[in-house]
Amino acid sequence: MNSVTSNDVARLAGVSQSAVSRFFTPGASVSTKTAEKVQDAAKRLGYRPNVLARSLITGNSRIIGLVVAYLENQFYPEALERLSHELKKKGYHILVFMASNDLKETEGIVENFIDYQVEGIIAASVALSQNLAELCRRHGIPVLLFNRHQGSEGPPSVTSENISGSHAVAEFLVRGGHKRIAHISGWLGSSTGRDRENGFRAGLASFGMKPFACIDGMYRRDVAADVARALFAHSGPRPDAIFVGNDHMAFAVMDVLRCELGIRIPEDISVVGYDDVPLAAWGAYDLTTMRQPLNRMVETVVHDLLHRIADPEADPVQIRIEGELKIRGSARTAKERTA
Amino acid sequence: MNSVTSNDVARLAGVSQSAVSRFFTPGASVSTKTAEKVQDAAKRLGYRPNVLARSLITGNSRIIGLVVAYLENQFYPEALERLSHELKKKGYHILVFMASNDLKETEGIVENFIDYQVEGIIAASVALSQNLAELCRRHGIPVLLFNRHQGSEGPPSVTSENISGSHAVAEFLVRGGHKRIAHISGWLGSSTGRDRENGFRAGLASFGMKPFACIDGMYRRDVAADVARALFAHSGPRPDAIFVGNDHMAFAVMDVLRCELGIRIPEDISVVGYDDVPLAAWGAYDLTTMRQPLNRMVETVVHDLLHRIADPEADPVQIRIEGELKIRGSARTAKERTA
DNA sequence: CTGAAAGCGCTTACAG
DNA sequence: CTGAAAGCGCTTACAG
Repeated sequence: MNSVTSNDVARLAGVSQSAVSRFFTPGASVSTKTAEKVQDAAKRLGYRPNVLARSLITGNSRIIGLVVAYLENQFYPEALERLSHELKKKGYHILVFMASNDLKETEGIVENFIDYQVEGIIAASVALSQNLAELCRRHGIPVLLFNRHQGSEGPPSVTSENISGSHAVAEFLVRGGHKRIAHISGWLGSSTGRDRENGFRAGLASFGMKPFACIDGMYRRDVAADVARALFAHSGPRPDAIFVGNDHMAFAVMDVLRCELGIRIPEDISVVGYDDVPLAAWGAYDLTTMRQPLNRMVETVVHDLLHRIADPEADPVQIRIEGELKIRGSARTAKERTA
Repeated sequence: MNSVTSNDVARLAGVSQSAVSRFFTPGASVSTKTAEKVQDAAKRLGYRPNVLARSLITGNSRIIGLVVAYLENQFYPEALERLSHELKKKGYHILVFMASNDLKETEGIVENFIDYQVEGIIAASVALSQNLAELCRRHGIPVLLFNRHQGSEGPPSVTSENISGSHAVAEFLVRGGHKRIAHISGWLGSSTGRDRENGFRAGLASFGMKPFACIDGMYRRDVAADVARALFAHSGPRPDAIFVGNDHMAFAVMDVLRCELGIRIPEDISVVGYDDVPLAAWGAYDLTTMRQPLNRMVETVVHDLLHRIADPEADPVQIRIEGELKIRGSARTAKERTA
């Protein structure tokens, strides 16, 4: 049953094993006659070259390691799907690992990738320790950060323009007439969480304003929901708008406001998210949000990774791609204000 | 930079290459002294065994091929995540491919898996042609269907009890006092879609009832939404309940009913889904749904696959796991009816 | 164009 | 316990 080898094919075809190998090597020189014989024999035996053996000798596994986390946030399944398609187009395959925020675990993952001779690594929403980055460098494996960065000293990265994006959200909310704008941030242990908070603060500051409140939502539904409850669990002044660090948390916030507290959106309060995952456009949420251009981010990360595989000396770059505010029904706009 | 080999380590440690290999083989016999020398040298050089080379000789790649589709349906990212964890526990890694319903494409995927010497294949929500199943058999690669089956002649499979589950949904709706119960089915080209429809019809029949309507929603949001619109785009009698073939479509149906048509759920109409994805419990939907026991399905599929890898002669089985109705707020219950 | 041969990095009997 | 040697299935100069 199992493995038919090039030797088996060679024997049946009456040619050398080298000839068989050449037939399966694009661009190698085989005569029409030999090619036919090999093809017939291969077909009869159901032969397919063993890619692992090939990798061993060529040094190219055509495997990319992908670390991904937060799969309950719709942004990542979508990213995974597009990364998969984009890499397949280029003839690469994906070895996936789920990560948590546990650095220890991430270490094990990277070591696994090295063991499997992956040609490159994409780390989606995961930071890499100095040690790990160094480990990959020593093994000559390029790493790209997706939706995270670690500064100019860190590995190359592809993110959206989180700072200016959040700046724009702040502007949008101020122009919408909001006076008490709170922020439930993404995890402040992540660059994306910090960048969005900083951009948001800067945006408000440009109007001489400060956040009504600013609390870490940890990218978690339960935490974001608790924060939302806390913001309204007193008789003092309440926010009239909340900018949430990503859509995934924004949905939790909207659920709490509407279903638990009976607060209307956007009549009583405006909510704005970040990402523009498909769910944001669904009727139940209709969420105004800063879009992350996933398609372009994916194309860029794949392009840059393959570039780096081909040329390991390429300068590490931090690529930021501009987003776009998708205005839907969850936040009052300047127009509605004057109308 | 790149590859440090066992030979490099042997040279530095002053032992044979075999000794190095043995050190990295659990259970092989190495003296403490040799072990120390090897460990030191390996550490200094940053050596890690090349798994691809090992696979070549042992014949065990420790890679499982996973085909997955419909990632926009939250059920699948969750399945992927749990499969990944479960397989990692057992020392396996996942090579993923996204599939569409395009059989031609699936063919290419399976061939890729064979090329990479995967030890087994899990096909989530994808059917395998006779040819493909035969191809895998010839290569000695066990295949398991997840959330689909292809009858007793097809590959082994793990699904939930779709027929009795839908039967129970029908009962639940009838007891809730509903008289005109429609069904928007899953794709009838899939066993799961057909089983759920059949179970549902049988359930109604046990009360002497028939479906008010029964239309294929293709597992697609847009199709399900159109079907929902069509059910109400006339002045004749309308359904008082809709059983939707999975949660993913049910959300689309609810969006159309509430946001486009102004129909209240459950006051005007009851909606029931299938799967119990996390979203179903979110405040915005609060969907009554037949739960698929994902955890047990995943454990079962992994367990059975590894069993089959160890013993290729194992009888193919069709495993069905019982679900449980999660009653939430989207459907009128018998109690509310009498209350 | 073609075949014999070396070698990719490893594991595993085998003899000592 | 240890090393020399064969071999996993392939690619790739090399000589013809």
